[in-house]
This record gives sequence, C-alpha cells and structure tokens, in this order.
Amino acid sequence: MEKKPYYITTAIAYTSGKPHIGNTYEIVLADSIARFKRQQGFDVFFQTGTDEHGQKIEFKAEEAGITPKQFVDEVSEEIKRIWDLMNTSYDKFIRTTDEYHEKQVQKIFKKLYEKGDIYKGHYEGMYCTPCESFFTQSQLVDGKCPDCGREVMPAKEEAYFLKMSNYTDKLIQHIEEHPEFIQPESRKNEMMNNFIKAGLQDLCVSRTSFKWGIPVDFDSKHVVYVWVDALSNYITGLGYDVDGNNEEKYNKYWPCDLHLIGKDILRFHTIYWPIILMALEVPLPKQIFGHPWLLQGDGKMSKSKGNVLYADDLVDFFGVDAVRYFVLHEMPFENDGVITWELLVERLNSELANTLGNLVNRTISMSNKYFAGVVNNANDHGSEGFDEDLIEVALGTLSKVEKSMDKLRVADAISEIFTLFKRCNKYIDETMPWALAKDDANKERLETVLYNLVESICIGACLLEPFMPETSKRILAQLNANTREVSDFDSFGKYVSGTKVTQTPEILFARLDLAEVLAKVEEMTKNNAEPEVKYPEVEAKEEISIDDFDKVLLRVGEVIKCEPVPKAKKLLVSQIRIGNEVRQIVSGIAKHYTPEDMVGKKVAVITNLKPVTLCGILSEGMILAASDDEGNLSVLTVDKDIIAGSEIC
RNA sequence: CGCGGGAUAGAGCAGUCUGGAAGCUCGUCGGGCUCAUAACCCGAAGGUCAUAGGUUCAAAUCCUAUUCCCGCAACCA
Repeated sequence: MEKKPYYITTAIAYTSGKPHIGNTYEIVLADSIARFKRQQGFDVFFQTGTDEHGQKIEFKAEEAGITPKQFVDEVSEEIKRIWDLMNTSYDKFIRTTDEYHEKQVQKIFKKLYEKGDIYKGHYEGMYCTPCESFFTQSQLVDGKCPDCGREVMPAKEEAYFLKMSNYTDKLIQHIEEHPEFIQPESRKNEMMNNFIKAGLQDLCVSRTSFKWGIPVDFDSKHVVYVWVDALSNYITGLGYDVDGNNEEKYNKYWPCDLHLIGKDILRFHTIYWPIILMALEVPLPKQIFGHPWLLQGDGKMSKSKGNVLYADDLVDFFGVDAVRYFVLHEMPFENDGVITWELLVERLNSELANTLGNLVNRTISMSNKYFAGVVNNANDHGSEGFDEDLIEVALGTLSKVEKSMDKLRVADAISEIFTLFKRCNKYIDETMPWALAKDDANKERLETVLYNLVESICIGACLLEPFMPETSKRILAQLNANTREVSDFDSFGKYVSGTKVTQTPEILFARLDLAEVLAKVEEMTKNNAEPEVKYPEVEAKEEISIDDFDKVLLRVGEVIKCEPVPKAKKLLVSQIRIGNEVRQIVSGIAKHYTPEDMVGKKVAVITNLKPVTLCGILSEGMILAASDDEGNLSVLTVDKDIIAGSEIC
C-alpha cells in the first residue's frame, strides 16, 4: 500500500549565535511529531535548517573579524551539532546559503516582479545619515532621530515592494474557510483582527543598506529581504522550481502538512508566506502552528549572567532523553512553559527514575529471581480482575496518544504513556509477586503476572519511541523485544512467550541530588560568566568644542516631590528645586526607581533644555542617568552634600 | 478607555470554548509493602477557583464592573 506523505518543517534557525534551550525545544517538538507520524505509517519528510542572511549577521561577522560566510558556516555547524545531539530525525537540513536555494529565490523574486506582484517604488521617509536609518514621521521624536536625536532629512530610497492588496481578500477567505490553518485558534483571531483586517501595507522586499543577502539578479544594488529568502526554504528544500521543473520530492510532499514555528513569527508565516505562495500560484500549507515559548524560571536569560540554558549543558547533566522528555512534557499547549534546574531534577527523579526506570528494573529483577529471566505466558489470570484492568489500560493507551497527537498536544500524549507505567506499578502491588513466589502452587499465576508486566512495558516503550527514542530502544533491548508496528497494538500478548530478558538490568535514569546539581550549576555559571563581561557599545559622536559644551547648563536639583505619570509605565514626574525655582521634570525611570526613592535625592539636571510635553505632562529639563545594555539604570547624584541649584561644570 | 495573555491547595499547572460532584504532578502527614533506583501502593490534610454584582434549577466555566500580574505597542528631554 502506498504510504501517505507527510511534510513537516521547523522554522529555520537564525545563525546569529548558539541556540538556547528555547530554540532547541522547537526541533524536538517537530521531531516527536515526525517520528509519531512515521510510526503511524506516513511517509514523512522532516525539514529544518538555518537562516543565514541579514544585516545582523553581516555586523556580527565584522565584529568577529571574519567573512559572513565563515561566520554562518561556524554557527550553522554548531546548530546542526545540537540538533544531532538531541537525536532529531530530520530528513533535510537546508541552509539559505545553499546554491540551489539562492538561485530559486532569485527566480522567485524575478517572477513576482514580472507578474507585477512586486513593483519598484520608493521608500520614503526621514533619513538619519549617521544612523543610516529611515523613520516615518510618527517614529520621530520631536522631529529628530529617535536613536541619536540628531536632525533628519527627508529622503527617498529605491526599493521593491510586494503588493499585498492583490491577495488580501483571498487570504481572508482562505483563513475563514480553513479554521485549522492557523493554530492555536487564539492566534488566528489575533492575526485577523490586528493585522489583516486593519489593512496590509505593501511589504518592502529588498534592501540596499547591506550586502549580505541574496542579490536581486536584475538589479544588483538590492538584496532580497531576508524573510522572503527564509520562507522560501520550505519549497526550495523540496526542489521547487519556478519554471516548473520541480523535483519529485516537491510533487510528492507539497503542500506542507505542518509548519511548526514560534508564536513570535506567526505574522510572517500566516500573512506574508501565504501571499507569496498565492502570487507564485502554489498551494498553501495545510497548517501553521505557533507554539509557545520555553522560559527560564529564575529571571531573564542573559549571557552576561551566564545563566542561559543550552541543550548541550543540559544533556551533560541529564542525558538526551531526559531533556527531550522535559521540554515536551513541561510545555503547556498555549501558555509559555518554564524551565528551571529544580524542575528538571524533580521531573527526572519522580517520573523517569521512580515511575519508569524503577518499574523496568524491578520487573526484570523479579523475572531473573523467580524464573532465571524466562518470561512465560501461562495464561493464569486469577480472579481479582487485576489483569483485565491492566490489559484494558495497556491496549487503550494508543488511541489516547493518537487523540492527543492529532491535536498536537504532545505533553498530554506523553502523560498517557506514563499513566500506563503507573498502572503497571500498581499492578505489582495488587498481585504481590513476592508473595506468590513463596508457594510453588502459584507458579503459573506468577509467570502470568510477570508476562503481563513485560508485555505492558513493551507496549509503553514502543509508544514512547517518538518522544524518547533512545530510552525506548534501551527498554526493548533489555526485554529482548522488537519494536512494533501500529497494527501490533490491537491485542495483548504479542511478546513472545519464553523469551529471556537480560540478566543485568541497567539503570535507565539515575536519581540526582538537587543540592549537588545546583552546586555544579553554580560552578558552571561562574565559569561561563567570566569571559562574557561586556562593556556597553556606545556610538561615537563628533568631537565638540568647549563652547559647544558650554551651551548646556547643568545644575544640581533636589527632588522634593515625585509621582508616577498616569497611563505611562516608564515615566515619573518630579518637582525639583533648582536654586530659587521649582521645575517639573518627567523622566523615564519608573522601572528603576519608586517615587519614594527619588524624593530627597540631589540629581544632575539639564536646565536649559527646550520644554516638551510627555504623555500630556510638561517637562522642563532632564535628569541625567546612566544605563547599560542590560537595561540597568542609575541616576546621577552628587557625591557630597551641596546646595540645590549649584552649577555643574 | 492602545492590543493581548493571565489570576484555581504550599509550589507548578489542567479544567473555562460546549455550565452539571474541585482535578493532576510535586511537596507535607499517616498507613501498607519489601521485587526494585530511600524506590512502589493506599489514605488524609490543604482551595470562599482574584474581587463585587448579574444570568441560571445549577457558575471556576456565561455576562458586567473592579483589582493585581505578565508580554507587545507607546512614552525614556
């Protein structure tokens, strides 16, 4: 029988740096779905890869003193290494620097241009020359550059645009007719209400401000916008050809069954990508799922604190399958999940070591102890109904797993399998094999009990394969059992009676001591944090004369009253005594100082700044403060007590 | 009135769409068991389901208002 094709993709990872555990979660999730579908009998094609163009990469490479290509080669290799470490079974790892991809992207761009869906226009706005950036009128701050505060000039830059309006109605219709297209549903509403129905602006799909991208072949000043480049990977990876000379793979697997992506990039996948495809006259993918994020529990991840969690570090501590188990199981469906060392240890100990590992271990030990490892099905089912109940749970698990997986509820699917393992542990207590072993008359009953256990564990282990492939394999190897096809799950008793299990059961998951783990983590964190101390990067400004500086009047001000600005999260409004007068000054420091903190402080104030109104409140000056890249902020105060109003120079 | 998400046991969460006995995991306490990795099994304590109103025979669930938290947007003179 011909297998049904199933094409699943992850977002391709951006090669600006090493992926942390949150990024790694996505590939593991996709892998579990891909493996599950294979187990279900689908002909699966699973694609992932790296997104390697863009200004940010150009900049990072320059910083590192190497070419962009060298830079992305390194990072892409690193990402692939982590994907492999996590035992992910992708069929294709595409890189956007692959030649066939670049060629097709150029052709795609050209075709859309020739069709009129892409047109040449002008990017118009206010331009800040030192910052090399365009701003719209509304982005300007007091008519000046929002980044550096300097004068901006009206300017025009040539650029290519994708005409969104040609396809907006069609897109709305498609989304409404295919409720499963955007998942979860709450995201669909968000996209519709916030973006699509509000009217789509034409998308600027070329850049001239940097070089590291795919050049527009008929206009070499421009490179293709990274999103057009990146999104196309889903079809170029299959061998799509604009001129119709598609590879067999494309014909077989497109349209894609599932684009698995992070919730942050849903907009690109549910709006721009479908419109590009419609323009190319290519069918749309069947489903796009925006998964939640895995967040670190103890504060924000930050490189300088050295507390970013990476998959390879976690694997060193817990092993691949424990990490896979954690990210898959701990992730709620719609809300963000949390990952901490404490939670990891807890899950490992209670679920993996106690429930599963110990179950396999005690079962094998008993088989060896009572029957020299030989597992016989004596078909003596007792009269208490224990066997019937166990068998019912064991046979019912598959359909429960399938039901959950159909809704992409991977965490629930895993829980169903562990329900079976828990049922097995309970069965041991109910049947009390050690008591049966005391009387030879119970031999057949005891054989049956152990057989039922081994059979149930086999079923559970096979079902576990998509999620924890290595563990599944190890359990089956210890039981001397084969992996099963889906059709083998229809009846209980497929484990070959008379098989001998291993004599030396290995510990599947060793329990870990939380205190020890935390101590090791602390050491690791310390080591990682040292070289990461990073001084803030501040853009240079032109040299000024003492006369320029003299234009600024700085004075000491004493905060006599301070309160939050209603409706603004970051603003505090202070009454500040400066000599004989009291000024009202608004400052963006509410995240760092409470009004009580501020009252009584003697701060540095620019007093001859043109007054402005912020959130409806007049501000006559500026309190000086220092801030770093981490978002820390400190207000400048005077070192010794000095009277309010004193000049600073 | 910027957009959105959230508040359920000591902790972490499900349940809310579609109203019908307040659930899960961990932790705590008590008991059982000894095959096993101080593991396994049973039981108990612990929640006015953020607050106030409303609809209903019946509300964690639906409606209205309010409070607090978290993203995003804006504000950072």
